[in-house]
Amino acid sequence: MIRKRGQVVADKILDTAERLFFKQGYNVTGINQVVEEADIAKASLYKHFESKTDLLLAYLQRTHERWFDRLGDDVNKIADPKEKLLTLFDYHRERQLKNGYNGCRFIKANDEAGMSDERVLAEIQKAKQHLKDFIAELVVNSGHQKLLTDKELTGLIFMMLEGGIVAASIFKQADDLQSARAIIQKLL
Amino acid sequence: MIRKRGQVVADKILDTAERLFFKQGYNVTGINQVVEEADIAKASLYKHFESKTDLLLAYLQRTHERWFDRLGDDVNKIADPKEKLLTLFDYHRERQLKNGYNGCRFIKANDEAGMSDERVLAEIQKAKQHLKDFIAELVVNSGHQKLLTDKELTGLIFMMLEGGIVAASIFKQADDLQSARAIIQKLL
DNA sequence: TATTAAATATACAGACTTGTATATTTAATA
DNA sequence: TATTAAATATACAAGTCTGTATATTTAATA
Repeated sequence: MIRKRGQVVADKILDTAERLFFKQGYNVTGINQVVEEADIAKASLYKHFESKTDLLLAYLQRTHERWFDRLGDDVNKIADPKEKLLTLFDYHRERQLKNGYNGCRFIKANDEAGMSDERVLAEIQKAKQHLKDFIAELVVNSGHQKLLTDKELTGLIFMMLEGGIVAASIFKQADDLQSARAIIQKLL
Repeated sequence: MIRKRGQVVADKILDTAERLFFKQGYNVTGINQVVEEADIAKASLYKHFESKTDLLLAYLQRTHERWFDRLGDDVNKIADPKEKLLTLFDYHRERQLKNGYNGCRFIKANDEAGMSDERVLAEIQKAKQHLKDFIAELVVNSGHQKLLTDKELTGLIFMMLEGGIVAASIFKQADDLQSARAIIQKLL
């Protein structure tokens, strides 16, 4: 496969934007810093992305795809339908460990730009709804004991994942996510 | 009680900062906008608060106090120990309705400034730990059925509150918080 | 090899950022 | 009423922000 020049540059820009937006935050990361650290020309950035907001959107879209690809890989490795649900917590926990308890890219983007740009909000909603739907399907197929309804269990797991990540990014440890796993295990 | 001039000005500054930091975000709110909308002089702001970060800290501290005062009032009105726990969800839900699903002030501040200023992070951790401790005490006194341990139930409620607020601020509705209440009711 | 598209370097516009400095006016207190 | 502290208006420094413009160099393709 031939790799186009444009691809390489766009990827360098997105890689750098992702790193900086996630670690420092979107609003405190200037275009000039992205340009400098990506080692590309500013005109190239604005040829690939119309504005800083468009760069944020592209970053969110790519994150959405990659995040679910990795999650799907993890879940597919597991046969037991209840274990599939529990691995959601492992996945979240491992990712928090890996990225230094930086929290969730979508929640962060929502808190920084979600209230001022509806395209950004829509992208974040799409990703979170995707997660909810993904959980819902696993719940339906889990054969859980029906102490809670399918809908309740789905909402419970979703909220514990979101709350667990938030707790991780505030307290800088993933104990809550581990505890969440044990709780869900009892309720399955 | 005599009201000092300094008090009035500081309050006007804090009121405006709170409104703007919460609605727009901390990083996109300039000192000049706070000065203009609070209708005070810039020198007055810097006489009361050493820096913009100190203003953020003062805002977080005041929010911490007021938020728990109101919560305490709500909980004290209720006699039944299990209902005390359930009212946590009502409180969170009502506040989300009231402020237009803007999410949590502490989570927002954490995502905007928590990773670059350790004083800000410490203030946020203090508030969230306070909430966790508050829940823990209610759980101990709740006489719940011990399907989960006290510690597990505390963590569960904490995570559902955090996750429920995050969901509210992303999806612009508080259905999850209402569902969370029903779930906890089943587990009590 | 000639043409075309992509990426580059550099400079700049115009607005905004936090924080400081200075001089003046207001209001509370002794 | 005289003194003192608080708040004000205004200007400014030095830097940053997003986005554009221009001219040049690189590399892929026909």
